[in-house]
Amino acid sequence: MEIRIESDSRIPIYAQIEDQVRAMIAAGQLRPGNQLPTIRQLAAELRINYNTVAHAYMELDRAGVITTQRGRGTFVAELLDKAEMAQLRDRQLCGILRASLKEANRLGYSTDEVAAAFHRELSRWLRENETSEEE
Amino acid sequence: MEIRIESDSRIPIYAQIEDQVRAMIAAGQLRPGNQLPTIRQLAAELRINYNTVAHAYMELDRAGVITTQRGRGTFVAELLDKAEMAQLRDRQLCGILRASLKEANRLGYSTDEVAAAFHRELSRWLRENETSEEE
Amino acid sequence: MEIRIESDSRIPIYAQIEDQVRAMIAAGQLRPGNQLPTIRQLAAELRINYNTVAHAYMELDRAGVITTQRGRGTFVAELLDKAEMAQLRDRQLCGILRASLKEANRLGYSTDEVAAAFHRELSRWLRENETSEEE
Amino acid sequence: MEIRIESDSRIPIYAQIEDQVRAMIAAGQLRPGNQLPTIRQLAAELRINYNTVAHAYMELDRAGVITTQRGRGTFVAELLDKAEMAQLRDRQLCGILRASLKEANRLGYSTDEVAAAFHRELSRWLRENETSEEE
DNA sequence: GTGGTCTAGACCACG
DNA sequence: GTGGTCTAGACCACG
Repeated sequence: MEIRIESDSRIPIYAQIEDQVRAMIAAGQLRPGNQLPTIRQLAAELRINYNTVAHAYMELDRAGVITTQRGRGTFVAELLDKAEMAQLRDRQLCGILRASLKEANRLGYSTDEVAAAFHRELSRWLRENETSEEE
Repeated sequence: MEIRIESDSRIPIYAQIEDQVRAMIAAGQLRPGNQLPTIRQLAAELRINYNTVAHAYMELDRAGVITTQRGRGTFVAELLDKAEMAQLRDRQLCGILRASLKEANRLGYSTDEVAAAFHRELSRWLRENETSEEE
Repeated sequence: MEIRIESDSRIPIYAQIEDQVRAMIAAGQLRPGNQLPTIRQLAAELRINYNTVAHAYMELDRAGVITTQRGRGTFVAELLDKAEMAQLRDRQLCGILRASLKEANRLGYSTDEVAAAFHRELSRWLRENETSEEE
Repeated sequence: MEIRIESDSRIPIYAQIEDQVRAMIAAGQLRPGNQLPTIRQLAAELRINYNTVAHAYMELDRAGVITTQRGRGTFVAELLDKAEMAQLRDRQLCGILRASLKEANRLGYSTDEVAAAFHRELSRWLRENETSEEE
């Protein structure tokens, strides 16, 4: 499982782990029933503390995204079917975008300004990522 | 001056104030030379701590956006010409959008997904705001 | 032997097994001298770890409820007469009820509240179980 | 705030705190807007670790029972009106009782047995608590 | 070996 | 002073 932590981010490490696990499940990279790395494994891999990973897993468990089986490990919850996962993924992405639109709104930008900036930034981003995805 | 604080946001209150003051200046709602409310006034109005407002003003002062004149009050800096303000405004908006694109990237969304979601959410947002801006 | 495990319960699996074996003996579903499934059988049937079943059997053995005969298997203890079994059964049930009363106490509910809730919930439960027991 | 911890209980300390805070709110001992003791205060009072209390508060916050105000402290959520609180209280008590009935069910006790035991244990408990409440 | 809980203590942002 | 996060490390029940 490839998780990347940005240690200078405002978002706490445990929340970064949560987000990425959700995204990987939603993307089908982690499928229902798949075992997640053990807390100790992931902590070692990311060079972070055991408790930080445990915190992330506990919250994912509570949210029903993963299930914990005593003494055996942690697994992606079985409940989610494909449609549900696609929905999950979609909601996460929408959430991010809406948050930025809401923020722009709060700061009093006009619809025209936002629309223009959106298109410009998206184009720039697509250009940047074409390159990096080909690597 | 109408500032709205979201107390459940992850963004610190002082940063919310800074963002909004910058936006109001950039939008021309606050013009060079205009006086800002005193720290005490704004703190009372927003029902937040004196130090929180002081923190926001101090950073805006450091950034040269406002100037503090001892015993007289706080004013929008005279330095900024129109071009500078437009630039300021633009940078802020870009920052918001780029942050959301970076986030989407981090969570492993494909460029196609992001582009599609961007257009969809922007359209939705434009529709919502047509109505509300006519009020 | 029909044992049902609730994997999301706070009660450890081995304790769930113990409880249910005791209950079955007390209820006369398992009689003195009856053979219990082997540890391996039960573990396979319940899809749980061998050691978990072994733990439950070991404790039941220590308590004198079952006897283990090397190479032959595990059997319900002969010692228990009817009165003893009735007592066993009663104690178990009392334990459950007292635990819930103690919990209510801990959380500061008044005797009136508890008494009222007890009667209401018991009535509800009796109604539910009339139906299901006729099946 | 009077919270009692049973350190030999199966229930984790943080969960005991959560339960009791909920109960106190539901009982009206803690009212909407009331400030809870700070994490440090409660930890000192109960002679437990800062983090254990923080864990309990974090979960109560997430559940919307309390709200955390940065740098100021933690308060009972305002949302809850009297009816809601009574409901909360009722649900908690029901939950306890139903869990014990479900447990009895699982262990194969007949409705008659359970009904008899319920009345007997409730009477015993009422007798015990008459005395102790007069103290 | 696996997750769960707790302690002790640190540093931080925020107010 | 207040809560939030993280580390380091321990012990435990469970499997």
